[in-house]
Amino acid sequence: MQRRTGDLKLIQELNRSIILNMIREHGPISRSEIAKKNKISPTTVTAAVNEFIREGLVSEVGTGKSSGGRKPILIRFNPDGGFLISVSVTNSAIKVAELNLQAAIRKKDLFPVHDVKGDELIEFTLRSIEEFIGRLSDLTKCVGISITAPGIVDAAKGVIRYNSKLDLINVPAKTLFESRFGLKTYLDNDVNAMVLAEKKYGKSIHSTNLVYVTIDEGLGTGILVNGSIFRGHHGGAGELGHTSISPDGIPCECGNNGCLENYVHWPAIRSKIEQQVNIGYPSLIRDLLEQEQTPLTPQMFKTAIKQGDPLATSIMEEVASYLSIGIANVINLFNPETVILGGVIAEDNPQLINQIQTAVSKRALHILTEGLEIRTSSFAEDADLIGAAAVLLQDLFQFSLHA
Amino acid sequence: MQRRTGDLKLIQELNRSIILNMIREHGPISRSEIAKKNKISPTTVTAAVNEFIREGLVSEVGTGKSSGGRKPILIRFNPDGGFLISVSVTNSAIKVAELNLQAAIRKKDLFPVHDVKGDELIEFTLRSIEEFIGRLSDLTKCVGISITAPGIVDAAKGVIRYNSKLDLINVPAKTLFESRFGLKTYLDNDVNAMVLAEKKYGKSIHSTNLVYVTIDEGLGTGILVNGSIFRGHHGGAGELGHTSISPDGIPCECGNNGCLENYVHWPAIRSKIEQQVNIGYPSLIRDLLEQEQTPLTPQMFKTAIKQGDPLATSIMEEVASYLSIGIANVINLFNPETVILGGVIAEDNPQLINQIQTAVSKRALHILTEGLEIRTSSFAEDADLIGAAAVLLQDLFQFSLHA
DNA sequence: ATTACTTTTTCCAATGGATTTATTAACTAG
DNA sequence: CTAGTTAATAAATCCATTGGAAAAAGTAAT
Repeated sequence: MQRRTGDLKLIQELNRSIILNMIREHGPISRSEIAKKNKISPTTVTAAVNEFIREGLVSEVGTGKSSGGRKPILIRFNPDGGFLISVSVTNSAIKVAELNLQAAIRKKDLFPVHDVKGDELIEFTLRSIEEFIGRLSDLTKCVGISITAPGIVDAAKGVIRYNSKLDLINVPAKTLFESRFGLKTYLDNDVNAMVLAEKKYGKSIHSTNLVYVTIDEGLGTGILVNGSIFRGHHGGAGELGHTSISPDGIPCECGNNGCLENYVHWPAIRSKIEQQVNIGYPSLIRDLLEQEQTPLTPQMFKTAIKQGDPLATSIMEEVASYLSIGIANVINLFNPETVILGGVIAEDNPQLINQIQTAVSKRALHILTEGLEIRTSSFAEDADLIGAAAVLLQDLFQFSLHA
Repeated sequence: MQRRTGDLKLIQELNRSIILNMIREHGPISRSEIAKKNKISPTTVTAAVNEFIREGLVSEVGTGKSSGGRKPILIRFNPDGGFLISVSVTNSAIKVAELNLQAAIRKKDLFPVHDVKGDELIEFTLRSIEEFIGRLSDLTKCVGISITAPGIVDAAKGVIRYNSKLDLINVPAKTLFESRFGLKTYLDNDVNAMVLAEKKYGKSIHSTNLVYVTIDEGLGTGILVNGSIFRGHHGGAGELGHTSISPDGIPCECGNNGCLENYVHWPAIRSKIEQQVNIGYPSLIRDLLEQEQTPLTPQMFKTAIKQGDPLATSIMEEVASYLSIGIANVINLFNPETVILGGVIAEDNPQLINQIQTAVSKRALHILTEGLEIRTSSFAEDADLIGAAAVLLQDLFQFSLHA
């Protein structure tokens, strides 16, 4: 990341980025209004807008209300003036999709994976994308590929540093994909991408400090600081799952005691349920297990909560109580505007969210909980793909002094 | 904070800031080397440097080594080409000092306060500065005043939001000082200022993610993210003292249980010592108290530790153990390059630092502790004044797209 | 309908930064 | 002492923004 120096090209890029973002975020809007709102001369706006029209990025869409003179010509952003390809690597499938420049999904494909790991998985991903791209008519308007993956990711270098489940260690994904497809490629951690999507295209457009927590097989965290993904020194920031909430709590394989993750992730919940069911505790879940003869799923747990099952409810309350300690700690440290809860355990689980909201407001500093929102994610199953798009589009549209 | 638009003035400011910072951080350096290293044309560098010489910001200082042609003329930053006034509001005194443009203290005065609070304290501070300024010969080269205060501070608006001990609530300090002295005034929280000073003028020049923890009457925290002070949404970020380390721990007046602060601040340490001394536990501290007939001081505690006193050592170990949980949590969340420990309890207390280092390396994720440094602060008692200077100088020298 | 006034958009010359291309200055090596 | 090299400056050129004028397209009142 080299710092740019000032020249005419730089001021043009800066101004065009301001103008385009104005149209994207506040369009339809007239040339003269853009000029007034940003204190840029009308001449400059005209030149920039006409260039955008030539490139197909924006279009004129009729006229606005006159305030006593010539009617303004309204300009709007053209989200289908280009597209990008989002790729999400998960434990169960490779998801590939085409999205427009507003992160709306146009086409989507799922390539299930079964026990494919390491280099094989990467090769499978490349072939999946190849197949997907093969069905597209025209690649000239493709602005790039964006990949998200779980685990520790070096976004700047485009390398997947570490993912034990998928057996990925130091995979130079960015280089690999760029040489294969000749398209600019981005890579980021899945939760990082999702939290950025919440700011850019979700319910938190006006927030700049967000914390995103997912509860699944593990506890994932993404943090937005001043509107940008916060990575820390090694890209390892946001390990909320391994913050300790109890000095002599459950020993974790990381070496610490009382790591939050071990109290709230699905394996912990499952084993608690199974333990109680095994010793004969009467519960709706026991009935479900006997009926269906399938292994216990998070879905069953959530169904039981909704139906007021005492066992499920009490376990949920315990999870909420632990989680609230960790979330209150994050709030006291980061002072975010919003905390977003995602992942199978939290999604479609209003009782859990409720419990957390009340517990957190007791534990976190009251100055910091004023106006604080704790809610579920804006996007359901497509959060990862929209997140990937957000990462690419942020780079595409946001002016930066770094080259 | 309005975003700037691109014009000729902007590119000049950007380039001059790059050139001046090059001289500040890598000087003495020749014009041609600046041009090469930053890919700015020699003509531009010459024009900028000559302007700086005219302003007295830099000087030519002889010639460098020739590599086969004309010898380069070396340019160095002129730290005494201007000065600023730092003010630190503490519980015991108003500290006022004159510092040069490299944050070196030139003159310093202490104005002790006894039971002066609220508006009276502000008035006392203003008069103290007036007295200090009265003794200065020439104010034309003064670039501004920078104030640090403990408590919750809105740096952008220049308002002291809340400080219960000094009875300061919503004091518009910036406006107050600017109208009184006609000098551009800055305001920030004391620990925020100190952590910035560590990066700008201390041992962490090359770090961009720092955490600074002070242990005194309370637990203060300052966080540097990507080289800038991290404030969060309300400016309330970094409340490490109120993160919980134990679900059912000591109840805190903030409403939470197990707040770290209550385990490690001086009042907690003092009451533990007194408790043991009162029940007759033999200790060096008991002897000191009987000899001097004065109340217990942190200094006595540290002396006892150094002399291997078992009571002091065991209490210190307990404090280190609790503190390590909190610090490990911060490391897992922020992934900093360095953690700095300050305040009376940590300064000049190598045993404590040692204990914390080993405990943290066990508790924090090992990927994140690789290369991590835990150390004491670079500046002793003047950390607050140098910090204030760092805040002002950062604004003076660092180019920003925000006006 | 006509006229006076507004607002939006565009054209054009002027501005003022940076860069490019000489030119001068100052030194090294043979 | 001369050829070659590097550093610093000067003059000419480049180019994105700007401000003012002009054109385009309206409104409102006579």
